[in-house]
Amino acid sequence: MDHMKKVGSSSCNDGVLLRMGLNDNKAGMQGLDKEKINKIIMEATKGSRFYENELKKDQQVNQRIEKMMQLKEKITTQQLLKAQLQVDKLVIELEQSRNLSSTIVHIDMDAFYAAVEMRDNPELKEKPIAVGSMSMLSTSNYHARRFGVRAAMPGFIAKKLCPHLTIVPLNFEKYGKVSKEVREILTEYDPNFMPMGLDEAYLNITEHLEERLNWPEDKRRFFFNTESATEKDKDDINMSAKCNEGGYSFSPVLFEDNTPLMDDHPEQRDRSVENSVIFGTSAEEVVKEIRFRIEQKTQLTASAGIAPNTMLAKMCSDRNKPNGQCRIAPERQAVLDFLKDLPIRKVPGIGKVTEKMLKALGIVTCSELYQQRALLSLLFSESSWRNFLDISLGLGSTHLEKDGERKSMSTESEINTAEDQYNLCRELCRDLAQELQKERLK
DNA sequence: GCGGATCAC
DNA sequence: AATGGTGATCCGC
Repeated sequence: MDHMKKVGSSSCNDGVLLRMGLNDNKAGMQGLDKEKINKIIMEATKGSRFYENELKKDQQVNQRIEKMMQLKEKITTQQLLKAQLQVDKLVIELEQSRNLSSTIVHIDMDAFYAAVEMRDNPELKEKPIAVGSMSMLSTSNYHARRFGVRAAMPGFIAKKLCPHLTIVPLNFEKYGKVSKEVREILTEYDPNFMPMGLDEAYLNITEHLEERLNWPEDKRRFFFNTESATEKDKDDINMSAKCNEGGYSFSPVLFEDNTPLMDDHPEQRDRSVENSVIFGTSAEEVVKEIRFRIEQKTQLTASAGIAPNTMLAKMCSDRNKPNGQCRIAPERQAVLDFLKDLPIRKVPGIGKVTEKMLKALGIVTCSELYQQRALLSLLFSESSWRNFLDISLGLGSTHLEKDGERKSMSTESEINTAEDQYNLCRELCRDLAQELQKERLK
């Protein structure tokens, strides 16, 4: 069979659509009229400089694919078998070093910029809106996504898809302020949490979970912010606006342990037991608590993923978006079940180009990525195919690297401070504990 | 090393 | 009329 020319022939239209057309693999974009949307996008884009440039880039990708397919043709059964043996040896090693002992959380604010703008201007609440300019949109609310309007789309095209779209200009100062409020909560669960931009973060809550087991209920009790409007009955705009300003100063106090609260603020009396929730000690409960506190403090919702490593946690947080959460249990089989039919495009690090290259090899899902591991080891660079292998096994970082910390630690000259020695010892102990745990599980 | 490509926010 | 700005990483030269 000769598939070589198939790539070339699809380059005239299909390929460009893949590059410029609608990406519906994001939250809130299922089941819309893709044909119609793509037609509008193509009409607006054809003939532009941008279009010519995209065409050129697409052809470069096609050339890469063609080169890869030629390489593939030359591979003998013998080579493939040998590669299979080598890769499978590595698989066993990787499998042995699989570490399921960390609990990693990925927090993702829902349609962040758009949600902030809607919160601060309730007139926008029922409308399709996007944040950005006529040239470029940063994000859109879920209403607008029904029209195919999404992040990274120019506003003038979005207007064609959705003539009633309201475009709100960016206000980074405001988003930064809200982001800071969220981070104040996150840092309580992991002081080393890792922010990714303004609206996302990874947390390692392994330690928090241990400590939390001994906590009394009162330390896990949180109060509804009765002054702030909740989703359902948010009629009073002034009220919520006022709470915005005021909430900033009183929120932190709310959660402090031993402060006498009621005295100088009589209106806080409604912080009685019936206005509170107690969260449990499991990872799910911790994340529910985090999301609850974020919403009480900012009136914005977040989605979250819980998993044994960052890659899985990130994909998990996407699953029940918006305003949902999802957990992958720390078991090998649970990880593999999650990956089974997952399209590789959902994996962080796999973008449009890699997706297209792998598709040319008949690989769309993570299972297929695993199936073709031997072939991939012959067609891609070492770091690439090893990354593919990690992905298909569900392996990823189990700790959050603090920027630079690793590097300075490994240089001998810097290993002298007491703090470094302490940290090093701490890490060694943790590694040892993990080893022991693995031994016991055998 | 450096520039180009890819990817993510 | 109009299709981001930036940083990180990897690859090939």
